[in-house]
Amino acid sequence: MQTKQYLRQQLNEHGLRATPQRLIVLQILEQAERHLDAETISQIANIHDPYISLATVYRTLNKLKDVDLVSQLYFARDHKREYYEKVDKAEHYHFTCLTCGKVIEMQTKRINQAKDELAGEHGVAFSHTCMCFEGYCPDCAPKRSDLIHTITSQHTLNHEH
Amino acid sequence: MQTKQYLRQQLNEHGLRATPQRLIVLQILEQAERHLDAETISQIANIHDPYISLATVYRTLNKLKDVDLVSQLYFARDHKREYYEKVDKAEHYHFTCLTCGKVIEMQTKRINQAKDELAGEHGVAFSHTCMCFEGYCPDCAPKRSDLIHTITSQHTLNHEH
DNA sequence: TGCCTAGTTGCAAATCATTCTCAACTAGAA
DNA sequence: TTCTAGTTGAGAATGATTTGCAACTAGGCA
Repeated sequence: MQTKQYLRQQLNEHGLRATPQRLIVLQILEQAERHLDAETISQIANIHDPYISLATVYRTLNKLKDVDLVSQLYFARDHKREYYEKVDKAEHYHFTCLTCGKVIEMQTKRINQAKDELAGEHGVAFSHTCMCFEGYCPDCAPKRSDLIHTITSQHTLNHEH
Repeated sequence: MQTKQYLRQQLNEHGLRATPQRLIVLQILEQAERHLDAETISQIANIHDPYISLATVYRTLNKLKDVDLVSQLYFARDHKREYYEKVDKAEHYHFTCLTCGKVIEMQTKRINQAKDELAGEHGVAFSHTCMCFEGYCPDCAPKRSDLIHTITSQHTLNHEH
């Protein structure tokens, strides 16, 4: 549980005014156990203060993005809606199951390896990467026969082709 | 240059009716030298037939996506607008320069390696991956001192920090 | 400690890529 | 040639996000 003072400090250190609205939004993101979209953040914020407008939530999220306190991400198959998370977690990527909608967070060093190599190869400097995976989770994949070849390497099923 | 018959065949083989509108859209994508958005495809299509509506272009693109003749992608910083390309190219990823807007296509095996590993690790089956990079291209990166650390590994500049 | 102003807010309206509705049309199987 | 499920054009609808504007306020400065 973060004290209000801690939240205020985070904002000030990044050159943002610590308004009550921003403190609430930041606290929601600190305490979030899953990825939230602006609408949901707005609803939670309204429990604390029913007068925080959705527009302010959006403006706050954009400010927090600008100063890298928060990162914005998309989930596969729903690229219209943005989700947000606090950026103090380890590097990770998101996999969404097309059947049940579950989101699995995955970690790997290969992506950054790839970026390092590509940066060298092309002489570019990366600043941000957007990546999301979609497919079928262990519970849902076996039900899809057309994908069996993809999961057999895992489960050593008998199959032809 | 594809014959109309060839285009028609591609559509029929994928279970799609070969309407004049679809033939035009498919041909535009075949001949495209860069990534096009629906609006641009519609404008080009209207040169061939001024009565093709934007809605039909969208519907056609969605059909082509469904049957994997075309892939849809996003460029960094503009996740609002979708771009399309024919899917006969080798696996590649897109890097967009934040300064000049140039798009660089990059190839690497590491991403698929990562996916293979993650598929094994989590027992999932991947069906689609969305990925885009953003940063600064070789022409623009040197102008940004805050990114020098990222490019020194390439250019062995002297620098402190 | 109060003042001042650049930065913020709430509200409602605007934006804008994409999708949908529906009546008229048509590709292609029979 | 006929028939019908699939397709089209036009315009309206959708819906997440942004914006204009007038009222408010955080926080630096006197």
